[in-house]
Amino acid sequence: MPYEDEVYGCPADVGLQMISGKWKPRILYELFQGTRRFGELQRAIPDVSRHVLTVHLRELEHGGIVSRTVYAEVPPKVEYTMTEYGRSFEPVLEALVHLGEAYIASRKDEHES
Amino acid sequence: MPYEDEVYGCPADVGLQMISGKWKPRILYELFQGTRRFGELQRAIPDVSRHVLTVHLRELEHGGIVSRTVYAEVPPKVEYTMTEYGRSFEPVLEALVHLGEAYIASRKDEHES
DNA sequence: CGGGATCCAGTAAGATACTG
DNA sequence: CAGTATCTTACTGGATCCCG
Repeated sequence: MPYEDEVYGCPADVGLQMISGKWKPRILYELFQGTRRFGELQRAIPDVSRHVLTVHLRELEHGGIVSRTVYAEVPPKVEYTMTEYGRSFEPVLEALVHLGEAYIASRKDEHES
Repeated sequence: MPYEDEVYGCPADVGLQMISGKWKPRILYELFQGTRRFGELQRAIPDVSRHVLTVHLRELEHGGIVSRTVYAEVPPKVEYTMTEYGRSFEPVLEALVHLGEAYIASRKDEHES
């Protein structure tokens, strides 16, 4: 299904899929604050497995949201940094946080009523 | 896993899951433009099956994004309308469209280079 | 240290048939 | 018209083991 610029939904899906993934919002939150090494991300997000963290970072890299820098050292060192394009997702994620909080708050109100 | 307001990722996930689903962006696009009947949505988005359309609409309704109105007529008539809360997702979806288009444009540039 | 390869479970989505 | 029920398939994420 190639891109049709007359269809609204397709480009929205493209943008959505880039940040869709169980741990991507948390990964992005870390990287919005600065460059992180693989192990730092693992410690910051303890519930994600190495495998899934690797897969998500590869997807973010492929989408041009983060850049991956490998240092040819022993032991290996890999750093992940937000690209300029990736930073343009920050307001979107912030908006989703607010909307998610609004939903949570409304559900709590219902429950207490 | 209950809500912890110190964790950034959780509320972002809540907001994200509300608009995540293969056809939700297109459904929302239709409903941003006005109230639609079930059949109108089906004709506007021909590739979605009745089943999946029903499931997605139920999820949107449960999330408080759309409201569902059933008219006790024969033949049956059901209308879906964006709620005020749902309208607050419009700028987010628009931003995702722009970011998706930017990605598509960058990939095209690569391909032509 | 930062992965890759493989296998498995859970969920989302498509196809089809039936209903008030 | 607007669903529901059931089955099947595809994809996502988790667990484990191996590698430069």
